Amino acid sequence: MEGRINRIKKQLHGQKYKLTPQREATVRVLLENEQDHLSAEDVYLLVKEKAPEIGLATVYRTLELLTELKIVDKINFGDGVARYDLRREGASHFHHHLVCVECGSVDEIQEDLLSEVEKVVERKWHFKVKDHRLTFHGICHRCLEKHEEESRLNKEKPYLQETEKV
Amino acid sequence: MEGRINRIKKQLHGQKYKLTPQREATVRVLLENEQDHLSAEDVYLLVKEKAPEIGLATVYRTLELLTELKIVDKINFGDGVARYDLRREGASHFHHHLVCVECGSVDEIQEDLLSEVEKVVERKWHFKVKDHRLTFHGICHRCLEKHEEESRLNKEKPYLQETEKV
DNA sequence: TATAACTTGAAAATAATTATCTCTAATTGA
DNA sequence: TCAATTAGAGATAATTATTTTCAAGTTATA
Repeated sequence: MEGRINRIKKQLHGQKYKLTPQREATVRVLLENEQDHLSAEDVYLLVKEKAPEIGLATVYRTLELLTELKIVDKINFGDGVARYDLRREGASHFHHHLVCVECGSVDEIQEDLLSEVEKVVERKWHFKVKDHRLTFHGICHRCLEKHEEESRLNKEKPYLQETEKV
Repeated sequence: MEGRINRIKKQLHGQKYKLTPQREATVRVLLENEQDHLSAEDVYLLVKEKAPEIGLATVYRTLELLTELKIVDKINFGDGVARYDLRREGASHFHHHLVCVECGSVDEIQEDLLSEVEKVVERKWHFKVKDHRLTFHGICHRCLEKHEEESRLNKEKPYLQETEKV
């Protein structure tokens, strides 16, 4: 983790920015919650635990700065708030998301699924791809298992599988 | 166009909603601007031309209703406003977008590029895909052509191709 | 026609984000 | 070393998109 912070520090310095205590606290929160997709407000509340005097505006400014430097990605799942997601080190492409429409969970896919698709887009539409955003909406494995469990218990009413319809 | 409106009318009736004059005017605006990605405000201004007494809240309500019925898709390109996009009739999947980072244009891809990828996701992550969102960020064919044009004019300084870097 | 269920427009309310303003601490140049 | 400059900070006001409230229609149907 320290190494990672140091590399981020260097990235900031390279652009004439400083890693102030507030910025460092914010980055630490992001690192400690790497699997989550925190909103600015979420980050603010978590940072406040280690640096109670920080202001919400500072968190917004820091997140904006980190987005600009491509250290984090700002994403939007359509729920009205921007979420911030640490970019994996060395990741050339943006990772993908699986949003569950039942429980609201967001899982990540690190694999690159789109290299073939991108080639098609570049060739066919003459569009130079720099980045992509791919999100699947559907039912996550946890909810699917729950459904299986339920239908096992209710085997006498198998016609109640509303959620399994396509 | 009339046929399409009638089918939408039926879809509404099927869910106990009415196609009021305000709703019809809104749908007409969406049909007439099918290639665009209008924000609620954009729609409001266009609807006002044919129904000046309409209120912004009604436009929001109508767009929400149409989204619920999957007649339009609500999309977000990260510029702070939600945009609304008429779903093609009979389209099982959401179409894709090409966002140009230089000129801001948004083009659409109707082709289904993801059927293979979706199979992988369902198998490997045990996730039942219901819908997807795929957006490429990059340079559109118009801007690429402009660059080619410029570099033809400035052949003496070929090292100035900043924007061509990957 | 009466009644209930929907819809609407205007305005107020809300929520996320950004801008402004002043203050402080760090950096620089003499 | 010390004044001058500046980046970054916190507090708060302002903005902007969107939603809700509410009183007043409108429509369908009993």
